[in-house]
Amino acid sequence: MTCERPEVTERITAHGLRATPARCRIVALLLDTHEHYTPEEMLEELRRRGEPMSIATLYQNLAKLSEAGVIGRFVGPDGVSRYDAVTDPHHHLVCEVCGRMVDVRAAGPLEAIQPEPVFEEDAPELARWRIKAKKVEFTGVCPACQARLERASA
Amino acid sequence: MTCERPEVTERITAHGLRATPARCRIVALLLDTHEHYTPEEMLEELRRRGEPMSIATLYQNLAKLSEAGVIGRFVGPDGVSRYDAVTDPHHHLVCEVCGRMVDVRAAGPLEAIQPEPVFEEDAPELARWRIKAKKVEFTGVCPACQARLERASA
DNA sequence: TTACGTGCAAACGTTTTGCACAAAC
DNA sequence: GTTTGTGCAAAACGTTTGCACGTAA
Repeated sequence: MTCERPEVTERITAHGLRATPARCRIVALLLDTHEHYTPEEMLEELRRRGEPMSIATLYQNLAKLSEAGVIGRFVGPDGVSRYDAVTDPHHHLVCEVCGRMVDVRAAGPLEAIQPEPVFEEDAPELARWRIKAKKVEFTGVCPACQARLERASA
Repeated sequence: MTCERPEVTERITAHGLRATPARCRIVALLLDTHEHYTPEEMLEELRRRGEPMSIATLYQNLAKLSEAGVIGRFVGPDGVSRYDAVTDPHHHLVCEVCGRMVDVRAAGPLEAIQPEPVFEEDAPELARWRIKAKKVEFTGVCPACQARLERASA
């Protein structure tokens, strides 16, 4: 079985997984929307697309796809899992008002991990770790919520 | 009701909350250990200290204390909530082998948020946000696990 | 024919809630 | 006496698993 779209098929098989119908729909959805979906949201979006899927199948395939590196998995500040198709190194902007999450692509390659200025006493401990990845999460207020708040207080 | 220890009482009341027995025990535990406990771990530690607590009380007070800013709440990469008493700006080192989490204090004040190098096209979007906090999570292998892995492969 | 993917339902662990009682303001 | 905190039990929630069936290698 292959997806209707070659780039989706290739993306899955390139990581050693079979391009099954469920996986194709999941990856296509993430590629099309560039969203950070929770499993529940994906279920609803897939239903809306006329591609309904069992919740068990969704979870099973999200696990496989993220373990294989086809899609990215992370846990939002609210504690629920989210998935995206962005494999480029990027940071997250999280709106503390509406919860929206937006990507900001990092300028450098993932391997060139930017050092953080740390306390002198903690530097030796940091040096003893083998650091593989750095994830930055900015929290603040998104443009839309800033406007809404200003309007409300006016 | 006040805690036995004045600094614990003060820390709670300073944020507008009553210093009840349950809250005193929670805050004292976090101050004493500097750990990043999950609710389950805290429950066990409190039991060990001879200060058992109902799980409902624990969750209710963790929510109140973290909302009030007395303690910090965050969600680990595994998706479970963790709490600490460290209010200084700091980053997290997460061991991908054993899951241990260690603090590395930031060198600068929380307000002086270090900029991250981002893609030129994304810079305008970032500029429109009102950024309030930056959280960095380093993922890698802790010293202990490095040693264990080397021993295993030798 | 053997392994893998899918879907239903049940199980699981974590977190929240309804309620009764006790304590503090 | 009204508000607030505590604890038990039950519920809700997100996630995982067991099993039967269908599909692909």
